[in-house]
Amino acid sequence: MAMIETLKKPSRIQRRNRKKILDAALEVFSQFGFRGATLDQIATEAGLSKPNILYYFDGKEAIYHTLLQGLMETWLDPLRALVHDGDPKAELLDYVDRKLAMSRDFPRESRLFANEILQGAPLIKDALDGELKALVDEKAALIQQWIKEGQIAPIDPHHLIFSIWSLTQHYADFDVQVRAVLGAREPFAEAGSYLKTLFTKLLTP
Amino acid sequence: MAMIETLKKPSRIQRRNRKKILDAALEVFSQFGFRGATLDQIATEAGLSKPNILYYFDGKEAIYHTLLQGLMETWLDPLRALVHDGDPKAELLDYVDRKLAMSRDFPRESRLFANEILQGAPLIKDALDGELKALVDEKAALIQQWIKEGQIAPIDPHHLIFSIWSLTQHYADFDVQVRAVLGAREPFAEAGSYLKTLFTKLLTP
DNA sequence: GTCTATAGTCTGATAGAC
DNA sequence: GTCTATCAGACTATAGAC
Repeated sequence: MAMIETLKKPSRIQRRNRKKILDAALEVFSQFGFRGATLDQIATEAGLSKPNILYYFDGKEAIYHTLLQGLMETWLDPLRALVHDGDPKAELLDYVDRKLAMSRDFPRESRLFANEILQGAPLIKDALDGELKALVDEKAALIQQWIKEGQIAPIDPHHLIFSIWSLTQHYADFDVQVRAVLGAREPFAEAGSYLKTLFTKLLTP
Repeated sequence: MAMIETLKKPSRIQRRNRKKILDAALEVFSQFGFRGATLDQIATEAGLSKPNILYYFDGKEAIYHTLLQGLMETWLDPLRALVHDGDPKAELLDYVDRKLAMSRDFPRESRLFANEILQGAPLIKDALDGELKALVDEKAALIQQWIKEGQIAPIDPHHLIFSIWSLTQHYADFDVQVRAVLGAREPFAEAGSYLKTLFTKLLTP
């Protein structure tokens, strides 16, 4: 049995190897999806042998599962940080900024999610129906309140959140296409000011 | 050699079977990507035997290639239809409508594209750099002209086009997530009026 | 044109030496 | 903990009967 499963505290090497494997898996799964990825690719990318990969994880699915679970935690943090604190419009613009920064700094994570959703979210369907829906409903209610108070323009809160997701994640998920069209221009710098303009106009009453 | 490769005109049965295969392949490829899909799945979905599939096409890659090539043609039609003819703002809103309709009526096609781009567009990279970029540049110039004439608000034309793509395709590509969050609400009907509001506000000078 | 049978390859996972 | 060797199953594709 792998030591990982015991209660013993993992050694420095173990933590480092697990991290190497998860990083390699992120690279491969985000590009090919769960079914399209192979353990060989992950092993090569991680610089470890295939059996060694399976010493640390109980199989291909376990790696994917671990990756997705750990990611789900941090992926929604920017939305959780959206609170009633100061100027609502500035709050929402900050949220857009945080999401765009995640697309820029963690494009593989974004693509991993995109792949999972695209395939019907077989593994995280429950989290979507439960945790995600609850969080979005909560924040939508907050936005609705701001609208009622006349602090931002009237607009459907749920679809507003979808807009922020789709517009920011597009620059990570469709990176190849964006760069093909823009040529030498720098996508993320431009997107920053573009999206600020867009949402300012949209949210101003 | 398969008759398909000869110059003989394909029979009614052949055309029907090719169509069945391509439709089944669209279903499978759009969900699992090229590498994640299997001929078995496609054959089952098409109601044909695996060898029979390979009688009509020269292999898995040939099916995928045919599918993507045929799709590329029609996928950009809505953008091609964007011309200087009447009210610019109405023209752009019509474009949004047409794109949203494609997401609603051809979600599998949208997801097939998303999968291909997500994986780095190995097969259509050339088309992105050539045909797509040329078309987008052309339409961006048209939009820039409208801005110069003061008919729509000043905004980066390339990113405006990206916005239309991402906002409309989101409802097809992330359908599972959208429905999970919205519950019983109807995504596409709501998106129609939401996006009309959004782009009207964005484009009004 | 369509089938069964199967070749040849790839993939996830295990055994066992060190 | 890490390796080589290897198995069983799944996969693409072909051969050949009908």
